[in-house]
Amino acid sequence: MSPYDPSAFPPFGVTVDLVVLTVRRHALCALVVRRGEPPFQGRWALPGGFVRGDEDLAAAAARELAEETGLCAHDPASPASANGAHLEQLATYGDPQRDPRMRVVSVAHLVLAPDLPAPKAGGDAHGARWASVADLLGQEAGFGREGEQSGPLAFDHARILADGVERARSKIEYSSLATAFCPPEFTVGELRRVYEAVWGVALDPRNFHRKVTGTPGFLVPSGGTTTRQGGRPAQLFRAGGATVLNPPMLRPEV
Amino acid sequence: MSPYDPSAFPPFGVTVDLVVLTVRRHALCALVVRRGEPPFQGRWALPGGFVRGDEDLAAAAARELAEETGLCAHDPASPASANGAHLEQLATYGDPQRDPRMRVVSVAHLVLAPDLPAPKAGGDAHGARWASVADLLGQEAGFGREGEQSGPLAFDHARILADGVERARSKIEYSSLATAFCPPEFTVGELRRVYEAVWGVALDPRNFHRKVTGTPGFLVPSGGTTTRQGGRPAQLFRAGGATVLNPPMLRPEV
DNA sequence: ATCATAGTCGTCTGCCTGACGATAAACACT
DNA sequence: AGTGTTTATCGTCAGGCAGACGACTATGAT
Repeated sequence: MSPYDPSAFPPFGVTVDLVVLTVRRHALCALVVRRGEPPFQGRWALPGGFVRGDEDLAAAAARELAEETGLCAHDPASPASANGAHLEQLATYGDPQRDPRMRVVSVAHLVLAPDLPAPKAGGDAHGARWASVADLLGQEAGFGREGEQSGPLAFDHARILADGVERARSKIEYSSLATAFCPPEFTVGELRRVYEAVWGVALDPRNFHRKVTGTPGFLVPSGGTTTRQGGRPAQLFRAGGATVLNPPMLRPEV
Repeated sequence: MSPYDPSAFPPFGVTVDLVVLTVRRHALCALVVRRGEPPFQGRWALPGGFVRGDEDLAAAAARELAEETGLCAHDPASPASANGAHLEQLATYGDPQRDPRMRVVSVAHLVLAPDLPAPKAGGDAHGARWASVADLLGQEAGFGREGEQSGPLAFDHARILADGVERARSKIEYSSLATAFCPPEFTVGELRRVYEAVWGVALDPRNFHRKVTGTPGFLVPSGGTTTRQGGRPAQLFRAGGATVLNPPMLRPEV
C-alpha cells in the first residue's frame, strides 16, 4: 500500500476545545460547561465541539467561543475585531483512548478574556460557569467549597486546562498579553492584580509601576483617572502597541 | 442534530509532519524529502505521514522520525532513550485547502538533533537531504546554489518550517535545549557555534563562556579535553540536569 | 480630625551583561 | 627554535535593571 494514499488510513474526528481564562475576584478562573450526555454526563468539561468540514481550526475555535460566551475572538493573525479576546492555538491531544466513543483528536485553543458577566448557557451547554482554576485542578482540594464540586473534569480536560494555565503564566512574562485580561481602560493596579492572580504571588506595587510605565509601548495613558478601587485616584491606561516585553517581567520564584 | 454526535461530522485525515533541525557547517539545516507522487510531485517536503488508528500523536512522530533518520526520539515526557533527539509538538495546521486530495489536519512536531551522517532515504522518501533553512525559506534567495533548488516546499510546509525555526530560536534562549544540537560531549565553543548558527549572529566567546559555565546545572565537565577545533585544547562538557535557563541567554537585537 | 487604602516618585544596593584587555595552549609555518 | 594563527579561558570595568523599602499624595470611611 502507498503510505500516502489517504483512503488507506482510518478517519478521525477532529474537535476544538477551549481554555477560556479570566480573572475574577483576584482569582484565575476558567469557563466550564456541564455535560448533558454520556460519556461523562453531568461532569464539567471545557467548551468545545467538532470542526466543520469547510472550517479552519481557528475559525472553529472562534465560532465555539461566540456560541458559548458571545465573545468575538481576536486572532492576532487576522484583522482585529471589536470586542476582542485573545485567541491562540494551544496544543493538540490525540491519545487513542481519550474519547471512548471513537478516535478523536482535539486541537485545544487558549482564550484570554476580561472579566465578563455571567456566561449565557447558549448552544448545547446545559450549564456554563466560571470556576476557579485552583478548584478545577484540585490544588488545595475543594471539599465543601461553594457546593459546586462534581468530580474532576471530563476526558483529558484537566491536562488541557493545566497546559493552558501554564501557557498563560509563562506568556505574560515576556508579552503584553496580561492586558487581554483587562477591560479597554485599566489602571496599573488592576494590571498588577492580574499578574498576581495568574501567578499566585504578591508583587511590589512600586516596582511594578516602575516596570510597566517604563517599558515603551506597553501602556499609553488615556487621560482619565478612576477611583473605583478606593484610595487615591489612579491614572487610566490603554494597551499600547508593543506585544513583546523586553526585558521581560520577572516572575518571583516559588 | 446533537452537536456531540460524532457520526454527524465529516471524517478528517490526521498526519504528523516533522521539522527536523540540525546544525551543519555553521548553518541551521532542516531535513526534507522529495515527493514521489502527486500532488507536488518532485518537490521537497517535510517528512511525515498518516497517524495510525491505535497510535498516539507523539508515537506517530517518533515512528516517522525513526523511519526517516534512524533517530530514536526522546520525548521529554516519557523516559529517556539512548540516541535521543529532542522531540516536542509544534502546532497543528488544518486549513481546509491545505491538501487538495481531502481534508487533512497535520500535527507538526519539532525535532532537534545533533549533526548526523547523510540521511538514509528509507521508507517512502524517494530522496532525503539536509537543506539550509535559509535556502528553504528563500531568505537571501537561492539562485545557482549547489543546484538543488526545486521551488518552494510542498503544501504549507514553508509556513510549518518557519514556525519550527522560530520556536527553536526562542526556546534556546530560556532553556538548555541548544545542547540537543550537540553530541553527548561537546566544548563551550561548539555550543556557542550552535547559538550562532541558530540565531544567525556572532556572540562574544568570553561572555558566552562566562554565562554558560556560570549557570548552575547547565553544563557538567566530563573530564576530558579536545582539540578538534584547532587552537588551545578545550574542556569537554555534558548537558547538565537543568532544563530552564534563569536568567535566560540574551539574543542580540537584529 | 484621624485612619485606612491605594497610587506614585525616589533612593540604594547587588547582580548581570556588554565591551574588551590579557594570558594560555595547541598547530603551522619558516 | 622562533613566529604567527587559532581557539580557549580568566579578569576588569561601566551601565542597566530589579529587589527592598522610605516618603509623599489623594481619595473615602469613621
